[in-house]
Amino acid sequence: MAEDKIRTMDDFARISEISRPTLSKYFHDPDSVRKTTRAKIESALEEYDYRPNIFAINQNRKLTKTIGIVVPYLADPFFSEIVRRIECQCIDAGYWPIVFSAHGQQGLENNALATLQSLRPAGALIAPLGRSSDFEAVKKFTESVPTVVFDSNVKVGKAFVGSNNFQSIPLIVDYLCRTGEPPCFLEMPPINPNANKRRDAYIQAMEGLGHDPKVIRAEGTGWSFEQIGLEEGKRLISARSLPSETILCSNDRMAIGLIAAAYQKGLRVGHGPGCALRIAGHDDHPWSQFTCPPLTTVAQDFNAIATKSVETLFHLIKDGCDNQDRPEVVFDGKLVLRQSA
Amino acid sequence: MAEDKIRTMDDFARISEISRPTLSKYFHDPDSVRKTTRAKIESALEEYDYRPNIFAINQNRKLTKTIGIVVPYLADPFFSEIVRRIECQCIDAGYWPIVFSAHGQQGLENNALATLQSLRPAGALIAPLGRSSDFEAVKKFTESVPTVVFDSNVKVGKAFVGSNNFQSIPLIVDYLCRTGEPPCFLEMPPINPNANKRRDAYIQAMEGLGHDPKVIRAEGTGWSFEQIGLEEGKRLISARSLPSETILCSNDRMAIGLIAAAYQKGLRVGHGPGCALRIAGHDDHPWSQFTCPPLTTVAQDFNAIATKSVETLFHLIKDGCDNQDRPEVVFDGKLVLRQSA
DNA sequence: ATTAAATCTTTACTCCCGTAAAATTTTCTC
DNA sequence: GAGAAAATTTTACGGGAGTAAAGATTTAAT
Repeated sequence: MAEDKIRTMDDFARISEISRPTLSKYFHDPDSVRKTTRAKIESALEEYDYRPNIFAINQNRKLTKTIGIVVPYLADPFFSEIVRRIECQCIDAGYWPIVFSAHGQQGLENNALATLQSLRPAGALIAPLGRSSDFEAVKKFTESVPTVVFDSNVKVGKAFVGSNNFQSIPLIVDYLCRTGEPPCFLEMPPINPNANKRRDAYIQAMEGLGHDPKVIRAEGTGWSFEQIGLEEGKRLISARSLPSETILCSNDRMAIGLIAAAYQKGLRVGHGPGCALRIAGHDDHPWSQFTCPPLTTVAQDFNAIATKSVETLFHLIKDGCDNQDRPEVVFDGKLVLRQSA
Repeated sequence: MAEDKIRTMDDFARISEISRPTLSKYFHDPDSVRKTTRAKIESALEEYDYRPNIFAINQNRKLTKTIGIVVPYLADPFFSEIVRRIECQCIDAGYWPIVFSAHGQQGLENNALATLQSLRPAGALIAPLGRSSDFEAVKKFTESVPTVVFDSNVKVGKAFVGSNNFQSIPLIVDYLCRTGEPPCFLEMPPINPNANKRRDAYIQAMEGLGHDPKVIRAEGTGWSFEQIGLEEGKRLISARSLPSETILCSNDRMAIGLIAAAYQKGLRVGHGPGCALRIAGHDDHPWSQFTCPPLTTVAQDFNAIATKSVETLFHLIKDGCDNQDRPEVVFDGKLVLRQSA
């Protein structure tokens, strides 16, 4: 194995005895060359592990194989899980996923979009920050890159994939009303459209059932939802100002904080005898099953959202963005009954 | 604002009336040009928002401004938090951080390393999978890219930054022994060197205090530590085979699972009267403060680890890798006393 | 004002690969 | 085995910026 520094495709062409244009074709799509040629290339590849230079590849390609993924906050398990799935699917399809997190900051989101744009990606999957997004910047980005928006339905891009808040929230509201006192709603700070939709869906569902909706808006900013749930929860419990013993939180992370608040205030959570509060969430975050008690919630279909987003994007990349309508696909949630409510 | 398609640096040189090589210098380091020149460039930049093409930039640079970050599992909050900090620091220093997650899989780790290598990064910060890493592949990577290894001290790369398990574990063992029954140790699957070090540190600390160390190895593979802690915990509690009422877990995620197990089995956790178990963890994961009861643990210094890793890497990039010794910097943990133990 | 140093411009070459067109070879079909 | 179709090679150019060297200009120092 005389590995004499195979750095360029020309070098590799020499030792593999295949012309460079053919190699180029092969690396673009291994199936596009004759079987015997492919075998020759691959046997040479085993001996000398050459990889084309990504920068050089993309610099001169009309359509790169890069796919950008931009999320508002990667440390949120919802996004880390979604990203994980999206990434794997992109890799399987021969694309090169590259992940950016805005870390909750507009500046970083803009930065990520600008960087991504200069990468000339084949497409992008973005979950905008929402309220704190620089709308014009995001819009501008989506005008030059085929983009699927997911999770947070900011009205840009060529399609949206998310979850159906107007199905999932009524689902759990209905359950909670059937099994005990109608819930009040602990709302997260309205950082994105989901926050508002969930509140509206709650109100609608309660009214539909003939109950009086009671919304509590938690103060606080940023992405520390557990913290917000904890602080607000402790305050509400101390002040005895919870309008209902059943509390539906607009997401699991708030609920996790609220459960902690109840614990710290000595209130027992659950639907059994001797329980003072019922707490439910929304999303079925990865660690919602480990709260004490385990959290009753509505599961967002992570897999479906990831898969559909990727599929939609591939479709977009292939067929272009001819259609003027901006399809919105939303998935239903599934009730996950545990012990907290 | 006649934005006549400024696509290339040549275009931008024309409208800004600065020569292209000077522009190139500017984009590489804004401070490297005269103040008046810089002002001219930046005012032009405001009018025509031009950005150099990343691919073209990196293709022909000796040293790119790319920095690769590879972690074993991005959905683990420890890594998402560390990555967040590292990313921000790289950006501030004018580098382009690019994050890869192995998602727990050797194949993806190799893939990430190979991709990263073909990006010719200025340097890399990697936390190897550990046991399931392809050691030779990782080693080979580190031989061609200046690399700082963090968290998991796999013996490759030019430096290591992590936490001092032989300080942090004795710290909490000592606390637990002082305040109640000496702890047994619930060990996570030995996926990386940390797992083993923590166990060894526990044994050493217990022996130093004249106690009999008792190690329980949890079965299970993969990165679902909470799940492993929960299952194993339920099993141990049901079988009444916990060797001590005090349990030190090798990380917080296991502890979170174990607390859930105790809850589900009706055992009260804490150090107060009426508590059946004391549970402690290690790391101070972001959500350890929200468990019920809040988790007593040892905090790893996320900031210090991130900062030192980045600093070390920048140092390496600047001064080359002349020194033959492989410095290992470890940070002490701090006891975080909450209610669980 | 005079020099020296620092900075900028011009010119020209390089990086590694994409891609198009024409010429050649291989494979397939009947 | 002839002819057509498919794949490959040859040749050549281009992408967008890095970078080196030499000469011109500006700035700082004396």
